[in-house]
Amino acid sequence: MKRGAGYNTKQKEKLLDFLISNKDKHTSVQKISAFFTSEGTPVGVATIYRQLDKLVEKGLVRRYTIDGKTGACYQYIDETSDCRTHFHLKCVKCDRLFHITCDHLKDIDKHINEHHGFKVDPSKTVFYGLCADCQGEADDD
Amino acid sequence: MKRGAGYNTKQKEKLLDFLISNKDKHTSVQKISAFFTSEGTPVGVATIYRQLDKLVEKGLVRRYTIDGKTGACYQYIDETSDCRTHFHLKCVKCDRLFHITCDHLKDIDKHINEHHGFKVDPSKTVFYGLCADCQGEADDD
DNA sequence: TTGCGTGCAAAGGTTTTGCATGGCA
DNA sequence: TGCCATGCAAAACCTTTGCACGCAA
Repeated sequence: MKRGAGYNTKQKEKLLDFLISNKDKHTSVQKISAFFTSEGTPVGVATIYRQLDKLVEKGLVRRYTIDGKTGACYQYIDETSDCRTHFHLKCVKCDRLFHITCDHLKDIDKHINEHHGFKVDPSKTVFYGLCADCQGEADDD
Repeated sequence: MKRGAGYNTKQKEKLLDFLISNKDKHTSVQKISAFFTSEGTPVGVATIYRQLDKLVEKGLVRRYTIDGKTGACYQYIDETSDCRTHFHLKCVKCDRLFHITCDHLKDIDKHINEHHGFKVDPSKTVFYGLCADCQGEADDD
């Protein structure tokens, strides 16, 4: 499999840049589009979708939806921190993603595997709930 | 807030029936539509979407997507087994959903809450991975 | 120069909405 | 009878695709 990844274009670099600087929260295609436009360098949505697809395939970006609703969300996956050996916590309120590396959590993996015969893939598993900040606030919608 | 939930119609009952009998795997709107048609009682998709929306709001059904791709999936949540106090394992290969009630897993909840200040919502959290059956099989794809 | 990346616009699919009608309570 | 549910079809959205041109290597 070729790793060449083609040419480097401004759009491509800028997109990755944007994703990285927003890696602690998710992004949507329209947000990305708005970002490019606000920078004075509009980019067609087709390009965004195509690049995003490639990034997802390369494993650099995660794609998912909130509550299964229409409109995909994208989030950069940090390569340097090993997302394959730890879990993620996603706050349903502020949408921030927390990476948790903790021996106790690794133990979960082992427990489920040994006691329930199920091999968990931490990189795909996300705990949903409320982060410390959002627990304190009023829980309006 | 009224709990009346409106009237009982044949379509509504039949939809819930179908969801329940397929509770171990996910369903899509088009599958539901096809089911109604095959039964000789076609139902408009609008009705399906509207009913599904209500069921999701009532917490009887979970809505999500596979890999964030277009087309939502729906799955019935069993009321009798308390899904708010246990976790779920979803096999990424055969799409079956497993309910796990285990004290050790409840402990995870507590641990994350106490050590990481994050309040996990088990009913929204799903572990992704491979079930016992699928681990044995060849892992193509 | 070659071939991938991009833009634009049309196409394809999914989900939502408006309005009149039908059925449950 | 009153109101919710349904059907149908149009509309609104999101995402993909085809084709010609621009740009990186």
